[in-house]
Amino acid sequence: MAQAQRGPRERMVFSAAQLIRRDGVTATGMREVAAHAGAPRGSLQHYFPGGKEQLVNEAVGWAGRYAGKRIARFLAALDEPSPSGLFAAMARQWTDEYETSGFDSGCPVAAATVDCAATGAATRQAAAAAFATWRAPLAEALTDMGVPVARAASLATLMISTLEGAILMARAERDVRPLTTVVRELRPLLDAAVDPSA
Amino acid sequence: MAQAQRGPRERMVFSAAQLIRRDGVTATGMREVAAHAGAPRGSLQHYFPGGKEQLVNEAVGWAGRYAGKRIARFLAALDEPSPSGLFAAMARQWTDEYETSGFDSGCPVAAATVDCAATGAATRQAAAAAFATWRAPLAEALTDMGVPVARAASLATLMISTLEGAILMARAERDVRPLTTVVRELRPLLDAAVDPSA
DNA sequence: GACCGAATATGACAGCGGTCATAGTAGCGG
DNA sequence: CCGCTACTATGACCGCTGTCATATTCGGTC
Repeated sequence: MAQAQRGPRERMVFSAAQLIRRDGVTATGMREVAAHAGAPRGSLQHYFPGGKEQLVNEAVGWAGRYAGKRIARFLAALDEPSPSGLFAAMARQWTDEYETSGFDSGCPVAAATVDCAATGAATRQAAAAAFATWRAPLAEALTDMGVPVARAASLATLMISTLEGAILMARAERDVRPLTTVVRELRPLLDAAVDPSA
Repeated sequence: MAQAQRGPRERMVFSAAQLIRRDGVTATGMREVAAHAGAPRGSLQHYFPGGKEQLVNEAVGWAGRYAGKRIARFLAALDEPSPSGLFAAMARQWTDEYETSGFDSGCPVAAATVDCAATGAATRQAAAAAFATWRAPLAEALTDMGVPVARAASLATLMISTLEGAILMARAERDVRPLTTVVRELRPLLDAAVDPSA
């Protein structure tokens, strides 16, 4: 997650996502976001008149778009594309981060879902949209590899679900093995889904 | 999750788990836990001198033991045991709850991980222990079905990861389809893992 | 320079959080 | 009745949070 040095507004959204994925939505304060972004506190109510909810929702949306865009980048980096290779690349992003930077942070969309699904209707919807924004390009990539369209959507759901859960377990255990394990275990299933006649 | 009407201490732990899995750890207050349990506020510092952290950790531990025990019950309810059947039973517990009681609550262990992995060392460890308490009987059940021991542990990790992630997506989208989808997609892989010669 | 909107700076407020301190009650063995 | 322990009750404290209200500064444009 490279820092985009755009305007202060974008920086605050980015910082919010960073803090949310580390501490959760409730434990992340607005003053903290501003400080983390190096932005003036007064800008909060100027750029986000909708308050914390707006900021959180934008952070979640940003995370969804980020995850979606990564799919294309992972795909381009694969020498010979395969569903399992793509899934491995998605997981490797997390193992790399955890091995170099520690297990402090998880997925901001997961954090928003856990903290806001029951009470924050708008944020819950933002999380659902983020998952959709993530899943769509993933399903498309699978079809491009020869997975039947009907199957691709289901497989995308499976891949994201498994990855999210493995991230949770990895953080709890401070060990990347859940991530490497699910990649290994899912490999044959994923590759068996490509229709060779396609 | 039937309510155990034991002493007030147990009720508070149980209520804490309920509230945590709905609103997250940070958003759950101690006064709220006492009120939900119908327990006097003064009992909090008496039964949990370690403060909120102790209460949360016990709630997470309770959840882990609960999940572990459920494995045996699911197993007993299957007419002809199979890995996919067990996984389907695990997922059905969630689809049932979501269809009858709404999508308000998720997994308390996941909530504790999201909210405390970075800052609450003890709680993070409690979450890791809960995952272990959940995974052990699951792996044992798989070996009893004929899955090689080496494979059973990995498969247990895969099943729990996928289930946790599907719970997240289901809550965000307010739709049980992620759960039903991963059950369907994982079925062949799970059943292929049983060694017929065993 | 005057002007005006965007952006920033501060301060205050009301609410709630966990926690501590202290006092009170209930039950029971002596 | 005493004394002791387990439990309950209540109030206060301090820190923090999101939000609002109110200046103040900045950057251009006429």
